[in-house]
Amino acid sequence: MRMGEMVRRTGVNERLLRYYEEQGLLTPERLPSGYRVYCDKDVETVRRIRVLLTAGLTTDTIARVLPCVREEDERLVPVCSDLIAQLRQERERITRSIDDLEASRAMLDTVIDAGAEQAPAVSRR
DNA sequence: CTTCTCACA
DNA sequence: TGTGAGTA
Repeated sequence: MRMGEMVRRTGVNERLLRYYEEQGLLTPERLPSGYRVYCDKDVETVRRIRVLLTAGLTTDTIARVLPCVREEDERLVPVCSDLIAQLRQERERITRSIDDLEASRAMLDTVIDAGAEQAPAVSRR
């Protein structure tokens, strides 16, 4: 299939599909014309990519994870031995992001609270 | 009519 | 991230 059908079947727009390719997440064949040719497997791959992206993984790690994962009744199961350790690291990275965001929120809260004392009429959140 | 790349604001 | 130009 070419780009148009791929867009229809994945619900992911053209721009993004090319971006995934740029990031090494997809490697469709090329026609002599330069047109991309995707296989049925790629449709499934895009679904996985979206799941992993939603899980907060970077495209960089997704590129490493994809070839090391197997689909087993609606679930991604790690195949490679080192993958689990890698995912733990990624989990730590995400945890640090959460910590940073919580710190930011706490910082804003102090500012908001200070302002609330000045002008009690202003509601929070 | 579809897809490609590249560039711009 | 979207849009448009100019091709093949």
